[in-house]
Amino acid sequence: MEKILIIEDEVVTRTTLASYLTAQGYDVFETESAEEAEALLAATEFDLLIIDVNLDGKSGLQMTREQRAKSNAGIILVTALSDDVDRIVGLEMGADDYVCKPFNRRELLARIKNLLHRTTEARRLSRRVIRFEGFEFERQARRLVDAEGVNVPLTRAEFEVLSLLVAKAGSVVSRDALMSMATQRQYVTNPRTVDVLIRRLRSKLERDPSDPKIITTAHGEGYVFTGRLM
Amino acid sequence: MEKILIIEDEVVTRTTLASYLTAQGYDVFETESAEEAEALLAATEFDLLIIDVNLDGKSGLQMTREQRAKSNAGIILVTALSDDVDRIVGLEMGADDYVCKPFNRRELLARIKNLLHRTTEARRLSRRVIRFEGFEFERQARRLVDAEGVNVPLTRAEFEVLSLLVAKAGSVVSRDALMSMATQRQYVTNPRTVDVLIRRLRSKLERDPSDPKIITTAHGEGYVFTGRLM
DNA sequence: CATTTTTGTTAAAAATTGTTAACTAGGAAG
DNA sequence: CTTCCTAGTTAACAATTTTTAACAAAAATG
Repeated sequence: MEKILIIEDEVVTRTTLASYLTAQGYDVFETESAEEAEALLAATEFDLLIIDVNLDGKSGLQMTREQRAKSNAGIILVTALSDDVDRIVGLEMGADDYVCKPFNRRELLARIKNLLHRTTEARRLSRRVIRFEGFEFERQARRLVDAEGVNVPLTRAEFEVLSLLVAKAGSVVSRDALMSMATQRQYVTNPRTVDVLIRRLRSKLERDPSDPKIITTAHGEGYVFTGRLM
Repeated sequence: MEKILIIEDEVVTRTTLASYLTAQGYDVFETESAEEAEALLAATEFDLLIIDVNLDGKSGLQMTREQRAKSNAGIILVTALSDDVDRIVGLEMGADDYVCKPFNRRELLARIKNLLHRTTEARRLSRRVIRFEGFEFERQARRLVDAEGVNVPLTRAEFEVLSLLVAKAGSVVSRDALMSMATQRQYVTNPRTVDVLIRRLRSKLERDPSDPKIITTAHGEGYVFTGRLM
């Protein structure tokens, strides 16, 4: 159930929209000001923010920019004007989409579905807890828990390497990049060191460490995270 | 360089738009029917599809729905009418944006840029499975699974070569292109190297490697992927 | 300060990739 | 149709890169 936060000072618009979206199966939260919203955002991770551009106090555009920097939630702007400039500025601030008032509920719903669909993968990666192949990887807590709920102890270097690989999931990460992530040392170390770290990680992650599915070798290039994110 | 596919049956509109977008630095492909487009889409990953709603044969809306399910490409619909219902239905089918004919090229370009910008991350993570001759080829996971569900281990170079051949399915790929895909090396390597790679791939893919059906030789030109895409 | 844990190094084994040369097939010219 | 030349195939081997295991050094812990 996806969490949506509506930030809109017009009471009627807000409550109507909220009940419509609740009926559509979303977990909807309402706030009437940027300040109120920020309090909520500090505590809860939302999947989508619907922000009115013309708020009292802090403008919706300003808020869009701030939230984009902090979170990976999708952002849809609501504006009174069908103004091209406004729209482009909004998108430049980091909004993902926009609708003009008076908006059609079905249109907004279509855009919401679209955006949530499109950003699922990205949100998976920005979550505090990243799930892959049965594992739960908590970056903040520096913890990895396996499918049976057993904690898998990771050393600092292993944690850093896995962290970088997961962040770049699907694309090749060079040994150099992994090395500088794993070690704080400046001077050049043995390039085999990374391989050994990978080996140690594999022995903790992979079902069959000699036929790795989660961390794949890109011969001559580096390593790739190929685990299935969930 | 982002790949854009234009699906539009009106010749003038299509070619004008194509040359404009090419001049803007995109890698543009043109098709005049849904069927033609689907053949291309089966093999190549596009970043953006520009679809005319009113196509002969399969409608643009139908196509939008199908492609949204399969790929992560951005979709912009083009329609003759500025009809609200039409627009909403388009969005519900999974289109990301919408322009009405006659459209302003600059406006369309702005929408294209916006859409590509906000979907880069999603496209990077998109997991795409290509099926051919019973095989399942997962680029993201760098995995090839045969008809019996058995994993066929591909080395990095083999993976890259197959990847390029499949992406250009049906058209000849030169040795040079394959070589630069397979190797990271700068200096010139032996031109026979590619042949050997092809041989190794064939021994893993083909029923009878000495009578190849999936990777065909184009004498004097290169190789072609002739497997049946599904 | 001894012990444990983590990190780094090394060398042998294994896998991948590149090269070579003999062989085979395709196509053009006589 | 044969001959010849070019291009492609194949197998064996060489070079390179990665994996693995054992061990040494460094850091963290009690």
